[in-house]
Amino acid sequence: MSRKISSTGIERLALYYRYLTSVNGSEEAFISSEKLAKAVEHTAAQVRRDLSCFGTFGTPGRGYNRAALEAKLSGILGKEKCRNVVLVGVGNLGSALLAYKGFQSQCYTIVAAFDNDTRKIGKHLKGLEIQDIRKLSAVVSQTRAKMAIISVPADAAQGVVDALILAGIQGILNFAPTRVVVPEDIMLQHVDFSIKLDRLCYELEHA
Amino acid sequence: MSRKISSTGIERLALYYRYLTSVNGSEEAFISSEKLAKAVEHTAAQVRRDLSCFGTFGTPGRGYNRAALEAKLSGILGKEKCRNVVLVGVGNLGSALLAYKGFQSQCYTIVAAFDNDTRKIGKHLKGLEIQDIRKLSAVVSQTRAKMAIISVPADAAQGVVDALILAGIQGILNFAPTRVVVPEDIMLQHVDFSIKLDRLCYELEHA
DNA sequence: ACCTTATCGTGACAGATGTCACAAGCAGGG
DNA sequence: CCCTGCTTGTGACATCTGTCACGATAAGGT
Ligand SMILES: NC(=O)c1ccc[n+]([C@@H]2O[C@H](COP(=O)([O-])OP(=O)(O)OC[C@H]3O[C@@H](n4cnc5c(N)ncnc54)[C@H](O)[C@@H]3O)[C@@H](O)[C@H]2O)c1
Ligand SMILES: NC(=O)c1ccc[n+]([C@@H]2O[C@H](COP(=O)([O-])OP(=O)(O)OC[C@H]3O[C@@H](n4cnc5c(N)ncnc54)[C@H](O)[C@@H]3O)[C@@H](O)[C@H]2O)c1
Repeated sequence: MSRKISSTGIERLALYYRYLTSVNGSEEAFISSEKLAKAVEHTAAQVRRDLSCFGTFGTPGRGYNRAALEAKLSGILGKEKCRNVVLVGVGNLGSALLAYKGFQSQCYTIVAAFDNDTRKIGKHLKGLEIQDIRKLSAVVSQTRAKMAIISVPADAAQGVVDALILAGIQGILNFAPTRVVVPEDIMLQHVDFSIKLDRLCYELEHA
Repeated sequence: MSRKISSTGIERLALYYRYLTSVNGSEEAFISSEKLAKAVEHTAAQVRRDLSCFGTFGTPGRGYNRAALEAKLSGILGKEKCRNVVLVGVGNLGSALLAYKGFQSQCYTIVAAFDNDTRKIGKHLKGLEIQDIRKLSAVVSQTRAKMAIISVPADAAQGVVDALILAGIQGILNFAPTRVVVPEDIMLQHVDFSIKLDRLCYELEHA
């Protein structure tokens, strides 16, 4: 309970959680920081430090109770409360995201998809109707979604973000390769492939 | 020249570069750290510090020469030498990546695509033939590609990574939601959407 | 009841990263 | 030619993040 979690620590918590949920059954009831660390490629001390930020629920000599830890992590991450997600921009990437079953297994469900291309609106994809972006506000309040994923072209991103915020969205995952500005109380994360490629490139160069 | 660049600093350099290349023409010949910082949402001091790690090429009172800075950044990131990239796993996500024009504009070209599904092998997508994964080694040496992107299912990731390394690939961008192990001299980057969603979720919870 | 063994939780340290503030330096005008 | 104004580059400082080492503690056997 001693220290505030670091910002990358939060992503490690998510990794721990994913590891726990991925190994299904037929496992020991307890897992040590050492084993957990191995599984996600970090150090045992790091794991303990991260977890200790949220109380003390390991038992010396045994490790952490898997089920309890899983539940605790789910609570910390707040996964129960954020299941519904909306998607804006059903192009190449958006379609892949809609098809992705990995979100499901992590408790997230894309409950609505939007676009502004009249040729796409009304079509069905993976059991979801692509809706007119102008219905955003109504659908967001109806589904009570708090998070949105945007995969629209870079120059449309800021406009879409503004609309999402007006509609009541509080957290946005942005795939467009551009920085957007949001009020302080809105959470924003970027996923930026080409920056990662650049970084890889740099590291190759300066090996 | 005073300090080593931080690891996140490298990603900022890539952002600076992208900003410079995105604003085309009709701009002042010089740009100040202040303006550059605004454009990528960082501080001016941060920009200067990052750039100063690679020598001194700003002029007091004026700022940085755009063209020179762009060239310098390209050199630092090593973009000239890493244009050819191969892709493994042409599913939902892989297809979107193949279609993505943004890599092109950042100097990267996907020169070959591989899969192990016999129904996909031989098909053409965006002017590229999907090839048998068993031809990996031959094609990699022929194209002299140093980087690879993998978008295969999580349980196939490690195998594919091993094959890529055998084939001579030195940097890998991994989209599979799993940690893979590589020798120390191989560079690896993960792009992990659902972890980012989890993080968003956490931040919503603990606003 | 006590001892052994394994593992946790955490204070103290080390290292990495970011911020501030200001002397130094170039450009352009009078 | 010097003065003014702006912007850089960087030492010193502050903060954040990760590592180490070890005392504390629970479980299980003897
Ligand atoms: N395709 C990839 O692999 C990839 C990779 C990295 C980043 N990205 C980024 O993701 C974003 C989407 O990429 P894509 O390849 O799917 O592009 P795309 O052009 O295929 O899809 C964009 C979609 O957004 C819709 N759209 C445009 N403006 C809109 C608006 N104002 N409101 C609602 N919908 C709108 C378009 O109709 C289209 O369906 C882009 O910013 C791209 O740079 C894509
Ligand atoms: N689709 C998404 O939006 C999305 C989002 C996040 C992460 N991911 C991850 O990206 C990866 C790909 O996702 P997807 O939706 O495209 O899956 P997919 O099943 O549509 O595509 C996977 C492709 O990989 C091929 N493949 C399987 N094993 C292979 C092997 N050993 N060698 C070569 N090719 C092989 C398959 O034939 C298939 O074409 C997965 O790990 C997924 O978890 C996808």
